[in-house]
Amino acid sequence: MKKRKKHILEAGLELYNTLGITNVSQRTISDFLKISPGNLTYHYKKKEDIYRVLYFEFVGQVQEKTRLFLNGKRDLKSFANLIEEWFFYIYKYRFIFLDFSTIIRTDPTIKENYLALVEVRKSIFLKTVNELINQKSMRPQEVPHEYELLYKRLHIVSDFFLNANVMDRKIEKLNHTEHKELFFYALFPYLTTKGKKEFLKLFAL
Amino acid sequence: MKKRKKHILEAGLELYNTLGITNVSQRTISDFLKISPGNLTYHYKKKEDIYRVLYFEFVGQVQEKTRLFLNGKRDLKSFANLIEEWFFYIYKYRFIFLDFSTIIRTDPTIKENYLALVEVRKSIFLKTVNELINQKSMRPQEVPHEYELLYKRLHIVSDFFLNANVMDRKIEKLNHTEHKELFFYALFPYLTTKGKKEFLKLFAL
DNA sequence: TATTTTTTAGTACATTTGTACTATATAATA
DNA sequence: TATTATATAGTACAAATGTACTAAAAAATA
Repeated sequence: MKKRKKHILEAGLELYNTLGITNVSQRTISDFLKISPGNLTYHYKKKEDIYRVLYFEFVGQVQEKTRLFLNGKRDLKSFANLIEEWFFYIYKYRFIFLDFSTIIRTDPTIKENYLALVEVRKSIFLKTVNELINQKSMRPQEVPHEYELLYKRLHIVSDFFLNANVMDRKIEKLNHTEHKELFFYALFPYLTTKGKKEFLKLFAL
Repeated sequence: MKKRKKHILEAGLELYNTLGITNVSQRTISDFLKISPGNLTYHYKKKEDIYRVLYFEFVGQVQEKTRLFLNGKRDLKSFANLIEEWFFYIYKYRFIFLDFSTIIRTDPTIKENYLALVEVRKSIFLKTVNELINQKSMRPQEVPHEYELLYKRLHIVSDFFLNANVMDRKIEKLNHTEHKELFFYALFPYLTTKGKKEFLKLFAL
C-alpha cells in the first residue's frame, strides 16, 4: 500500500479510537496529517471507505491468529492465548466496538461480515469446549443450550467490555490480564477437578 | 409536565431508538411532531437536554423497581423478576446503550450518574449472592473475586446485549425469556443442588 | 375585558461536513 | 528530455445542523 494511503489509515485509527467515529470528519484527519482535504478524498473518496478498510484490517489480523490456533493443539492454554490475541486486536481497533451500532448502521458490508464472523467464532468456541470435555477438563452440558448461551455471553463480554471501561478511563491503556480473567473466570465453574487444576496453574492463582 | 414537552420526549425516544442518536437532529424531532424548530428549542434549548431527561427518566424507573425488590424478600424468584424489569427498561430506552459511548462522551452528568448506578447494582448483586449462599442455593466463592467478576460480566451482558442483537433484527421486538435466560444461565453453574432445583422450576425446564 | 405570560411559527445565520472540481506539482515512463 | 500518470493543494458549494431572534397566536390572569 502507498505510504500516504497507509498514513491516512493510521491517523484515522488513532482519531477514531480517541475521539469516536462521529467526531472525526475527513477534515479532522487531513488537518491531523497536515494534508489538504483534496488529497484525502483522492485516496479515499468516501468517508466510509476509511473505516471500512480498518474494519477489514482488523478481521484479517484476528483471522490469521485464529487460523494458527486451529492448526495447533487446542487445549486450555493455547485457547487462552488465542483469546488474549483477540483482546489485543479488539483494543487496537476499539472504535469499531465503541461505535458499533453507528458503524453497523452505515455499512452493510461490515454488518454482513461481522455476522459471519460471530458464527465462525461460535463454532470454534463450541468445538473447543467439546475437546475440553473429551480431555475431561470440562464437564458436559447439564441443561440444554448451556454452552451456546455461555458463548453468547462471552461474545458480548469480549466485544463490548470496552464500553464499560470508557467510564473509568481504563480505556486509555490495555490491561491484558484483566480482560483474560474476565473471560476465563466465566469458564471456571464448568471445569472438572482436573480442569480447575490446569486453570489455577495457568492463571497462577 | 406540559403536554408538548412530554410529546417531544416521546418522539425523541422513538426516533433515537430507531434511527440512532447521531441520526436524529432537532429538526428530525420537530418534523416528526409537525411543529416548528423554534417551538422545540423553546422547550429544550440544547439538543443534549432531550436525551439527558430521557436518561434520567430511565434511571428513575429502574430505581423504583429496585427499591421495591430491596424491600421484599430477596430470593432467586424475585431477583429474576427484578432482572426482567431491568431488561424491560433497558429495551425501552435502548438508544442509551446502543449509542452509549457517544452519550457518555457528550454528557458528563450522565457519565457520573451511570458510574454511580453501576456501583449500586454491583452491591445489590453481591448482597443477593450472599443471601443465596446463606440460603444454601448458591455455593461459596471458590477463587478470589469470583463473584465480582461474575457481576462485571453480567453487567456488560445486561447493558450491551442489544448491540449484539442489532445484527439480526432481533432488536425490533423485546424477547423477555431470551434475555432472562442469557442472564440466569450464567448463575446456574454456581448453584447448589438445592439451587439448581429452584432454578429448573423457575425456568420450567 | 384588558393585560400579561406562555407557546408557537418562521426565519436567519454561522459552522461543519461531504464531496466535487481545477490547477499545479511531483513522479514515472517512454 | 518530453510526455504521461499520479499526487497534492486549494477552493467551491450544497446540505445539514445547532441555535438565536422576532413576531404572532394562544392561554392565563388581573
